[in-house]
Amino acid sequence: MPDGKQRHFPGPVTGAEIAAAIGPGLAKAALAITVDGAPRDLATRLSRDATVAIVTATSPEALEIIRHDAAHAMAEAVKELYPETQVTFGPATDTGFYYDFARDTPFTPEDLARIEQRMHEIVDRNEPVTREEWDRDRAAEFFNAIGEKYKAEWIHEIPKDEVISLYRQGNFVDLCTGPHLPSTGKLGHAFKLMKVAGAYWRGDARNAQLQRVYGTAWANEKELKHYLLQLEEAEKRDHRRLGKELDLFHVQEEAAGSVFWHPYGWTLYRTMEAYLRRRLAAANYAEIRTPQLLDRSLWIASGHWEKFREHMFTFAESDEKTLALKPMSCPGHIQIFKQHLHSYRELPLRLAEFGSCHRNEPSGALHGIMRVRAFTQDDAHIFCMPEQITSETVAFCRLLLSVYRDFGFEDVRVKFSDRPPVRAGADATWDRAEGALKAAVEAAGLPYTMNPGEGAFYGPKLEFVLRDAIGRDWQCGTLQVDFVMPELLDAAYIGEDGQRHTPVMLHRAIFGSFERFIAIVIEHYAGKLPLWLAPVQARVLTITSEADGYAEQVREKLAAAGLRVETDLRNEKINYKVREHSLDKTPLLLVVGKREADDGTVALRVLGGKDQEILALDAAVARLKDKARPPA
RNA sequence: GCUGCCGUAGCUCAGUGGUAGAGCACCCCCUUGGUAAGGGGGAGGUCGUAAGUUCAAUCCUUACCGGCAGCACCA
Repeated sequence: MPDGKQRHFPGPVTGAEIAAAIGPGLAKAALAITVDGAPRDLATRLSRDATVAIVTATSPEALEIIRHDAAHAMAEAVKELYPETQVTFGPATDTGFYYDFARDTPFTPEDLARIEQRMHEIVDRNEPVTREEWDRDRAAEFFNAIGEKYKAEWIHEIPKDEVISLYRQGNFVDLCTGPHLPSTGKLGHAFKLMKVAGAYWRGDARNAQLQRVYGTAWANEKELKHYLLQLEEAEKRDHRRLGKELDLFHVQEEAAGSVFWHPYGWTLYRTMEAYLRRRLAAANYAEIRTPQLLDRSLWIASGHWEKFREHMFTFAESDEKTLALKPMSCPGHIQIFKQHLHSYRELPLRLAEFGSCHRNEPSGALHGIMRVRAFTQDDAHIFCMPEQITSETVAFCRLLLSVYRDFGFEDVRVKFSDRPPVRAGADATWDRAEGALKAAVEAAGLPYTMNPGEGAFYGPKLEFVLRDAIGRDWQCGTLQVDFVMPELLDAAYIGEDGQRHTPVMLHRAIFGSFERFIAIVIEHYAGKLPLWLAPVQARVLTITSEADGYAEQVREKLAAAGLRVETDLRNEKINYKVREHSLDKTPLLLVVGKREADDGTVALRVLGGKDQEILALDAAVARLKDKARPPA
């Protein structure tokens, strides 16, 4: 048992019997057991010694079982209400569950309400949930006979050495490995159906599209309520909403997938760009700029035409030339590299570009400014010798982590993506690239997880995933080792031996794209940007028009000190102005009335604070100038 | 791209088979008020686009465009 004690039974016992032997309270609370760490049904009969723990609603293993049972209850409800529906898969998720149904008629929101109602009835019926193990062919026959063709199909996919188990509750029988609760009553009522959406059978767009009904499920009502509240909070910090509220940017249908940056949003953008430009310069990158439109021949040579033409915007010209808007900057950077014959002494050569790129993303992929068709990569390519991969990777990892820290992201994970099924280059080249990158990330001292088959077509990559204030993960940075493209496009340097060699190219980005990273920063801070990033850092608010002239002096002094500052001289009450500029998340409010004008002071109120502080104007300017300074 | 839902004033939304309404924002007037909404008045909309049904369409039907959610995609 978890407490280290041993319990002995004369013969085989079930989990339920073990729980009962410990105490009647536990017997009642028991939902399942774990046997040597693996979750099992409460009815599982043990005939050997094992490490056993009783799973109750508070156990970490309980939620997944509850959610999976909720999926079954939903399937049972659907089969009762809409018997013509076929069931397919219904797993637990991080916050609940879903079940994919095959049915010609779409489920309406009213249907969802009915299904949810029926689920509650099923819980109240407290139907026993029982496990049965069936012969494979008999099970397939059974599901075919009851018209569950997807289930019957799936049975043949299950490895031969696995048992075919069915779970029965009421009149509903599902193919399932389990485990499950002992009865539907144990599920409780802390669940809610959320939405219906499309999903492909077995995740493949070529297959039939099913209807996926999503629900959320929790151990108790309190947790459910907490989760629903969290959803509301997440909605409040949605960058699309804040972009509108803070007047940062907009998108409109004539330019789907492109951003209209408003003055405040563009100020934020330029502030971040200026910051990154300083960091790159300090790390010995040279900034360049390459053309937007390039002839098809270059994209054919680079391999993009063959593999990614679908995603490129192309233009046919009258003289039979075809131009393409660049979807990435790498081939352009190689052109600059090729303008000189380079010595190995010049390497590593780091070329950076805030590269404006266009990719024709599928319409369903567009999302605010996070996933767009026109975006700007903080792209750079490091041309180096193979033996420099390690030191360059280590330096890049250090730079990236430091940049992320400056934006308030401390929790960063690294994923290693190796060769994809469709790729350029020989396997030996891939062996070399993957080996070098692995050695480098290990030298950087960063733990990483594998992401098999997810590399770029020209090489393996590291992906840097940061976690935001509400626990969501975002992949932003990347570093990719490329032995292929420099060769395809004939980049070369002269080595110590006087011979021509092909350099290795490291593709790397920290933000990924400005648009996406800005969206992440906005959501991370819920719009309450740190002082150095705020588009308007300070506002001078007048109490009466008598202070207008003085307010203008205050503004000028702050502006001269480098702050972004505006005045609000409107004929409104100070309450109104404080409220308005608290809602628009101005970090600093400087209130001035007759008293301040006479004394040469300001009343400083910091966003989120309740009080104000009276300061001499010069002292305030000195202090705020210091506080508003960007990092590094 | 696929499935479902949605598209009404600058914004958030209500509404009806007989050509529209609220709050906020905007403009004007009164108010000069000391830290999260002072009062009054006014202006503002070919109801996403195009066809169709109908005596009559913002409302019903279809297509298209765009948005949202999910799936697929993300070099």
